[in-house]
Amino acid sequence: MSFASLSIGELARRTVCKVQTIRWYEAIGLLPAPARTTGGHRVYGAEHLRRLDFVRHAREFGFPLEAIRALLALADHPDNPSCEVAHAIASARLAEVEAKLKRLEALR
Amino acid sequence: MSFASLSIGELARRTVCKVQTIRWYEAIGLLPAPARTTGGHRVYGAEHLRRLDFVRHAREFGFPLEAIRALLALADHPDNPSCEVAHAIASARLAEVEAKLKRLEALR
DNA sequence: GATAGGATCTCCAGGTACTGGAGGTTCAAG
DNA sequence: CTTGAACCTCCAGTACCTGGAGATCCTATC
Repeated sequence: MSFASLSIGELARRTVCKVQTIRWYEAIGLLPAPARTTGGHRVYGAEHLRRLDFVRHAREFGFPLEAIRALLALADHPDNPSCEVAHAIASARLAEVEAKLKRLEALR
Repeated sequence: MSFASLSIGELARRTVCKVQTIRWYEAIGLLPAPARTTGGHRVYGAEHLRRLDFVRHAREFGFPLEAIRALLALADHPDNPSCEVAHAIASARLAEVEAKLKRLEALR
């Protein structure tokens, strides 16, 4: 990785996500609260970047936040047999998205 | 066409759009108010179906309603030289969607 | 023609996922 | 040590629906 720590602004730039949205994800428990500087500024690490990237991509897929929360919970327990379930869910959604895209392209 | 007129429920089925959403589109002026039966039920025709189909597809593309409203306004004036503008907007958006899809598929 | 039950009506509250702004504080470059 | 961008909290507002209550209408069947 090319960084030791990120400010919220840098994280926002790297994930194409607004600063307020990051704070909101934290408020609703989708992102863990990061460390803070003595002054109170948020300090993020590589794991936050990975997690937020996941959230953003899942949102682009059309997953509601509750579904993303569930997927993240599964991912947090790698010894979990329901990883297959998660994969199945994601694949199903991908199929939906692809079907939709086909319809859209057919329209043009 | 295979119908003379549609109830709101039939229109909803054909456009995969909830009944309430149709009424809401009418309330905000995205769909013209349809004729009514003497009892007050809405009666739709082929043009409504076409228009709502357009709205739904545009929504799937990710257009905000205001953009759709503008595109519909352009479509309502076929003698308008800005049809090219509309086409350009739509193409740009399509490109965005395709780029997004590529990123998403790369992730899998 | 009576009736039953499914579809529709209006109105309004609630939900999701942000987004923007006010008013104040912190940080880093010079 | 100053200055200006970036950050902080809190809260109100937006976009786009979604669901429910309570009443009315429509149509198929008896």
